[in-house]
Amino acid sequence: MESVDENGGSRLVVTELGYIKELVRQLDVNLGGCPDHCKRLAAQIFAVTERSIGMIRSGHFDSRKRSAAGLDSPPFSATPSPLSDVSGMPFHTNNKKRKTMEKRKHQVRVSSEGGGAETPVDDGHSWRKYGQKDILGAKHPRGYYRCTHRKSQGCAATKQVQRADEDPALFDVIYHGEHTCVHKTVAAAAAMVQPAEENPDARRHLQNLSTSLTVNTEGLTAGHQGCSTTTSFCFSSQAAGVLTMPQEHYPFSMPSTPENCFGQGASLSTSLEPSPVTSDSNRFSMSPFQAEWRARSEYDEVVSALVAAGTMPALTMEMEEETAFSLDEFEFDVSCFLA
DNA sequence: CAAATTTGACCAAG
DNA sequence: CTTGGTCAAATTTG
Repeated sequence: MESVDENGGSRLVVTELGYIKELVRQLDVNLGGCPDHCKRLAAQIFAVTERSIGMIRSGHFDSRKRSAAGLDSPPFSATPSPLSDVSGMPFHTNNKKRKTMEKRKHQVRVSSEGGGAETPVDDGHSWRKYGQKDILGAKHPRGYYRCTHRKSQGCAATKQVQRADEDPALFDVIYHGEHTCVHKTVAAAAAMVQPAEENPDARRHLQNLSTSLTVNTEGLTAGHQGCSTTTSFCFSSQAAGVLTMPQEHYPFSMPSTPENCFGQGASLSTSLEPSPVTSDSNRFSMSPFQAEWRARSEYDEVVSALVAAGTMPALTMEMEEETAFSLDEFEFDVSCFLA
């Protein structure tokens, strides 16, 4: 079957990371402001990070699934312009599918809340269920959701949630369109932030994280998906505005040495120096597993920043240990610590 | 009471 | 015709 988007895989991760970046930015803006909002943003960052990791781990960002269900699975493919479309234009230069929906869509697999709940982890948006359908060949029905603010703000984002056949604790979530809604709480909180109260370190951490969350997936190969896949996964301290800016070129920089890239104590803040390097030769490759570690370290940065800001208590040794090996085991929600 | 969910009907695509 | 996606009335929830 054809995919809706030839370069879907890399775009999805780029988009996800861009989303994380945007969330971090919002969090940065709101540090010292409304705790509830910070909490929500943190939870959102967690959820999106988990999604991204899921894509990377699967080796083919869009999953393997019942093709009969009409779930497009953009293959992991390499194209020259991995970031060319993150700003949201329709991109069907080829007469691929046309279809009624020009909306972008991407699928992610997420775990349920606490491992065995009825619904996937909160992705930070409010959804309203508008339908449910039994799907041919699937054990579980598919739920259809649209943004709660569809009526009030015309937000066209929708998602479909379906419990995985193999593992009831997992859900396949397909997102359609993008949120154009603005959470009232966000706007209100943003307007009331008192920057003077912020912890400078926390702020710096968040800014660092925000500016570094750009990833190049140009090296992804379409043919071999799985553990052997090597992903060019570069962070850039210069390319900003993944979500909103057209990116014609990326001044890639070698963020850090392999040691602090993959080590448990990976420190982003020390790897942000824009190295005077050229583009291609400076990319470093990493396996999905390594990419996961990298993503994990990014997540850790957010947590550290929150801790530093006093927004959440430090993780205990046990918690750290629990999350030290694989993000698959990452069952806790940041919001727990913010309550 | 409003808002959210459930559920059968409806419709477009293939 | 079958199937997946959406609508909207009925029902439930807070």
